[in-house]
Amino acid sequence: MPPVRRTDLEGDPVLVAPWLLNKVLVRGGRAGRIVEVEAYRGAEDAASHAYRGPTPRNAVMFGPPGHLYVYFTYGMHWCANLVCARAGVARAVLLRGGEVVAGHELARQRRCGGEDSRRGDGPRVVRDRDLARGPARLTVAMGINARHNGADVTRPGSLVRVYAGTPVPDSLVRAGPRVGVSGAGAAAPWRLRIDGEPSVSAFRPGVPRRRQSPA
DNA sequence: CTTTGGATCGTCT
DNA sequence: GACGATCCAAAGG
Repeated sequence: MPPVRRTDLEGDPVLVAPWLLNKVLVRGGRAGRIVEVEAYRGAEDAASHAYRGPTPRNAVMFGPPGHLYVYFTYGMHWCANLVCARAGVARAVLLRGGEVVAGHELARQRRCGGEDSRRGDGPRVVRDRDLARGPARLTVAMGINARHNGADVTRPGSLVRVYAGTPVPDSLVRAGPRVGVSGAGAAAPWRLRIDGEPSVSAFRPGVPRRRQSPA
């Protein structure tokens, strides 16, 4: 399997996202087949971390395509994106779910809390399909964290790589609203997944993230 | 199967 | 100071 090329990754994230489905993410002896992604359009997308311009956190997104943008959220989770626009333009695809296809033992150890697990407690038991189901689960299972922010995924020898996989026919790609996105852009069908995959997170139609304001 | 509350801290206003 | 591009366990149907 050849690695993906930088030119493959450069483009409108709404088009790069479905292209990424079935690609294989490789990191530290583990491999995960990507089954769910979300497109973020930077300056043209109120839901994007880059919407309000560059900051120290989102700096990688403003760099060249093919690099990993890793961010920390909810006080405990890491999520990983692939940058897909030329330097100066911030666009990216969030990796939302994958099927672990190699390195199950290590992935399970990270997720469930083996001797060398993440701090805190993971789930007691997980099915294989749940190892990398969800953006933060995927990073834990694959061992991706802050050190991998900026990693060049197209470079052989990089800590994190992405390899070509069987292209997914359009008829098997499903689109829906992005998860956890409210306000402008909430309705955009930029969450893309492979139909019928057990490792895609539960489909939720437009989710108004409710938070009650005082009366 | 679904709903609910809690954990927890970097980032930006 | 407020709020997440989330996950988990527990409880209810």
